[in-house]
Amino acid sequence: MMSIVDEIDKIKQQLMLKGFKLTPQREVTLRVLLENEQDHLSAEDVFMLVRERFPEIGLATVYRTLELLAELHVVEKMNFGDGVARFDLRSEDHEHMHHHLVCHVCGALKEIKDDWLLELEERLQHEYGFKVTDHRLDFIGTYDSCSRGDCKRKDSKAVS
Amino acid sequence: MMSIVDEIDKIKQQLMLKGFKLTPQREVTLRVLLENEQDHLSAEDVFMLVRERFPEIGLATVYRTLELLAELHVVEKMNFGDGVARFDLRSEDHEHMHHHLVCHVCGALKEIKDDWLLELEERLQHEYGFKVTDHRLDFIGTYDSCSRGDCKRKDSKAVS
DNA sequence: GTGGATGCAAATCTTTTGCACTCGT
DNA sequence: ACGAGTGCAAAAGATTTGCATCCAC
Repeated sequence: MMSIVDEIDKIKQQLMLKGFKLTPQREVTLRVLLENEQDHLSAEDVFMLVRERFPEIGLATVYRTLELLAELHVVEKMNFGDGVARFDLRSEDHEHMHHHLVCHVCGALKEIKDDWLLELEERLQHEYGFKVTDHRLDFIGTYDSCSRGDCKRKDSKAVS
Repeated sequence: MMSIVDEIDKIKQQLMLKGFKLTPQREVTLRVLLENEQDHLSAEDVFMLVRERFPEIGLATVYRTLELLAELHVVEKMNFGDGVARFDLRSEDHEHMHHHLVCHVCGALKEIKDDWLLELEERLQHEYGFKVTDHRLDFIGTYDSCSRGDCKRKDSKAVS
């Protein structure tokens, strides 16, 4: 597994290859994303975390950075139905495996790391003439522990 | 397959069971949804179609109706990344089978009707103690015909 | 007449944009 | 000095909310 510095360096290459710079703002944003890989942060979340280390940063810059990173496929922009876009880092070992378990009750959002869909993607190619480059798979349901009631239900807006 | 009248009647029961009324506005909204089952309409889309038959209706009513129907699981609120929520009717025979093919090139959004995930859901139950009640599966990629260039690329905002 | 439902307008919230300014080369 | 990148404030959208009114029972 790569160190954060290495990750940043790799992404820096990707940026420069396309003529973009790794500015301090972008670097801090990347660090925040790397250090919260599991968390599906919203732009606002990222903004607040970045501001702790770089107080002058503007929200617009964060949005622009996230947009840029999404275009480069460094992060993936996702939507879980709560009205805000969330950003998922796509490090090498996550590539092409974005499965989520969303719990009704506690709102927990867990990431699953297997790649279960290769066979289905074959079928799509043959039966539908559709070449899959990416996929998204979310399961909505309930953890057994939650249905038994022993869990802290999550706050306000459900990530439906 | 049920007629539209029957479908509406069934939904009316569901509404009344929970103490809601099937008002004319709600009925027209339902009709529009039923007649455009394949289309993943946005609230704005629904509004415009409803207004053709019920010009006095307000946009807020449409939003409120769609929200209500989503809570009753009559429709499903989805987000394909273009900044607007889209609504998918969940009639009996679609139940639990929400698979989409999203084409990069032409933006086409196709629905697939097989249910491919039962086995995986079993596994989730056993390996993760997670009882699936619903799922969402989108494949992003390209139709062969589109990659050959013979297709009309879709307009502006990509449904990423 | 009571309560749910509606229409309208205003408010809210997320995201985007215009513009003047900064900074590295 | 050029151009990419930035911060700020304003704008743009989508969605929600407050409120007076309407309508069915």
